[in-house]
Amino acid sequence: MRPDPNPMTAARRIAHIDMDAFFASCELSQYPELRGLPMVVGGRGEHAPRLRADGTHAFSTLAEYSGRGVLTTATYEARALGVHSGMPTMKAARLAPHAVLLPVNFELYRRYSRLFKDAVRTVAARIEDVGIDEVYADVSELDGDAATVATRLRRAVHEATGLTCSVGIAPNKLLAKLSSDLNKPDGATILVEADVPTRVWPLPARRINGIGPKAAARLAELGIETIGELAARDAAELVARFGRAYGSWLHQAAHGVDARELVTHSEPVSISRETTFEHDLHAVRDRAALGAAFSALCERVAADLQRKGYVGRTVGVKLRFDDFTTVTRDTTLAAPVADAAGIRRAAGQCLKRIDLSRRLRLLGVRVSKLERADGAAPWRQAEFGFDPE
DNA sequence: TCTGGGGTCCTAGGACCC
DNA sequence: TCTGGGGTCCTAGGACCC
Repeated sequence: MRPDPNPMTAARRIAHIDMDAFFASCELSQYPELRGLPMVVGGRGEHAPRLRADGTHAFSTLAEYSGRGVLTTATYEARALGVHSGMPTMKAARLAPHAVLLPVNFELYRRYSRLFKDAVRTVAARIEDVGIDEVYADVSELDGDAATVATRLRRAVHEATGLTCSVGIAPNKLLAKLSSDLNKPDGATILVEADVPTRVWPLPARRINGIGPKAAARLAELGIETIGELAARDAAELVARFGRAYGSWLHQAAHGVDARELVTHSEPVSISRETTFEHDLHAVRDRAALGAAFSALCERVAADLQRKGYVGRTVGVKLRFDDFTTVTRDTTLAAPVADAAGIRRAAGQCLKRIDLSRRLRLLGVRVSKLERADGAAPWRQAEFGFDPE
């Protein structure tokens, strides 16, 4: 145990653990014969590997794909061909037609995700879930220097999953997240505050978690490309340009300042389902197909709510038109719902408020203002001050 | 054949209440 | 005739993240 238990004054040490090319790595553990080959994940069921009579698998390639999807992951070999996650699959097919294509298999990834997070928990008890393939862990109180802790984390994850991860250890979440990316894949990076000018400031501003494409473009207009160039600006100037909240956050982030605590428990805010149609649909001409898709979405949201034990008081729809403009409408009910019929009724009222003369590319249904179905009070960290888990 | 799906958080205006 | 200010809820859109 370290001497100072006060979180405000003790030296915090936060680890960010990020699985390497997670979905692709899970797939490689199922199909080791694909190791070393360019491979991407992003297809649908029809691209599942077929078992041949001799016991080997026949795989689809990107050249066989047609549709509107994007890549979910690409192996490092595929990335070398210029494709990356988020890229439209048809575009990737032009760049790497011979890359192996696999459909997404969330059940498999969730299984590996549990193994990964359980392995981290054997090293550090307090963790924050960020997504399926990354967590923060509070390692302030662990024995040993940061490099030793990083090695323990990586070894535990590899032993439990057979997969590699990258680890960053730093005084706060912002710097930990940034540093886990500096030695990827299968590496570790330790960052202390004194390293910020030399190791953080040369990086592009976009690498800060919270600076997205829009903010990066606005910064570039001001001649700010790197984190160091951002750090050199007056807080007052950033506040004037970006508003009080975001401007002062930008200034602090650029200096590596971040006081956020780990969030070790959270309740969902909304549950939604959406689908992009293979071909744009028209509200009148494709009424039957649209109605069927709408009902199916309501049923899936209802099933999700019931499985997770929630009801919701606000029901909404999301539409994306053929020109990619997106609109949402929602309505708050007097009493919460979780059944498909109740959701469909409320969502249908929302649909009536939208001009449907354009063709639709996407339809979504969402339920928010969630409450626990069993009436239990939502778990609140503030009421306890610690995490009983 | 450009642009998935499931989320969170923030902002801003209007309604409504005191 | 003129016209407060704070608080909360609702709604729509947008940025961002994995």
